Amino acid sequence: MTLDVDIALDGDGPLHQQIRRAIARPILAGAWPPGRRIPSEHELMARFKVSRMTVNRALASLAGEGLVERRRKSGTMVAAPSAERAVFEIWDISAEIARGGAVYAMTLLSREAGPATAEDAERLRVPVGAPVLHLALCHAADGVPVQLEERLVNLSAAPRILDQSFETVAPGRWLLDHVPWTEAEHAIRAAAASSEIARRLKIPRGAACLCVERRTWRGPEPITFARLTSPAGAQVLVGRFRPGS
Amino acid sequence: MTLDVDIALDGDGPLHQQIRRAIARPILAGAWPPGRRIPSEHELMARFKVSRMTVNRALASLAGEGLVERRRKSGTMVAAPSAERAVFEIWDISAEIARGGAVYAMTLLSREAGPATAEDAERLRVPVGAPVLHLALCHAADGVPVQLEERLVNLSAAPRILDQSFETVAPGRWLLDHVPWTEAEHAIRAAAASSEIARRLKIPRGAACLCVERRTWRGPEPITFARLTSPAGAQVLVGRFRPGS
DNA sequence: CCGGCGTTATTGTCTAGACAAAAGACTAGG
DNA sequence: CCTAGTCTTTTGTCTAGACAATAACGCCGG
Repeated sequence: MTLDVDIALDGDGPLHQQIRRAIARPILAGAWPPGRRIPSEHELMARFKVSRMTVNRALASLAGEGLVERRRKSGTMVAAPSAERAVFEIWDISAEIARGGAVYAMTLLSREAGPATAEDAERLRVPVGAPVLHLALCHAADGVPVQLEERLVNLSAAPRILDQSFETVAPGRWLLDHVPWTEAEHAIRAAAASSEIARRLKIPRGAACLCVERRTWRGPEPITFARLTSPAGAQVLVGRFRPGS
Repeated sequence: MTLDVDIALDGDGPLHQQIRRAIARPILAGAWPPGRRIPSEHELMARFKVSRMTVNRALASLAGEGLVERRRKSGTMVAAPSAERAVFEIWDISAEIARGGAVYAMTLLSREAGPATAEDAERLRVPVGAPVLHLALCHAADGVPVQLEERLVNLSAAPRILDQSFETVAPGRWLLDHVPWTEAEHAIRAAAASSEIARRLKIPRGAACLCVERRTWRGPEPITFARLTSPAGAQVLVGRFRPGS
């Protein structure tokens, strides 16, 4: 019977989407851990003063995308992030490594704030000269480098990221927790390791790498651009698709 | 007012899913081309003897996945396949190449039917000894090899594929048109070119390649396994994701 | 011929209620 | 203590209807 104080409708758009967002936001931000119970349809009905169909539509849509799991009588629970979701969503390498049983470590290679160059502007989709933060990190499993992360952060969208040291928490994780995003784009390609990438990942120059570039936005405002490069074999993206469900 | 004779409910599962399948099947099989109009909600209501909410739920779900586009007053139309859908769906390389303006060509490298070896069985998820067809093809754009396709087909699921010569129509396309699938799985990885792949794609041995493996099923029955290998740069998989919609 | 305006088809959303199905919780009997 | 049956909660599905928003269509006057 303890309702959650931190969910509220924002009055923007159809009711079922407002309810959807109200519940999706704390899940995607990590505030609600996997397994946490979500109020029942009746509770949400009373809470938001809407009919049950409307609540059901929002929850069914979240369940369809794998954000929550629903069971009769038990209720609705935050789902564990799956490999399937990972293709389009989080791609939190530290969680991935920890799940595999290896010891995760992260090294901050560089960190520099300043106005966006033309190249930065192109990649982050901001005007030239906008304040940006450059980051480079290396993620390792059991001491072996498994992913190089090059990141640009739009400081207008996330000014408080400057207070972070990134010695324990990765910038991707911090952003996920502190800047809710509304849209993301992924581009997946194979690439040969440049000399710099080869050096940092301790692989031969020209070796095959999987390269994922991700951009996220909050509404019209770009938040971050990340290029995640992994040696061939270290990373496999798996997805499942059903036309009839 | 001309209703479509080829859509019917199959009596399996909830009504809204039956309706969904009845409409998704001809779209995914290519029988309904992009732009084709789908009967209005009122027509489908009368056709299937269900309430409008049930029809709406099915169509809204199809629209949410980008299979159809809906506009007030104009009605519901089969959507054009987008790059977004391509990540999880079709990956029809010939259409992709043609859209880029290049000349598409295909070479059949090998073709062999026989009982499944242990390795075939593992890859296609069928019992050892089940009848399978091995295929190898090379797809080229403007004469340059851009994708190597190695494919296993479960002949129990698609016996009539033996009548095909694959001189003009690719096996992936043929299967899509003739064997409706209900489930698909993708695995995306980077890999270094083996000597055989290097020879066939005319790239150096060890060069970076993007490797997509796809399996499809019809219900519990595996249909096909395909390994699609492209040189780095020839293929980029793009996806977009919105948590709030 | 053409611009403006009302008509109408179509989808978008929401409500209130009903019944079904699954499964945890509880209780009585052994 | 265990088991079988019953109660209750929660989700799953469906109906019938209502009103709103949008945009194509057609008509009519200039």
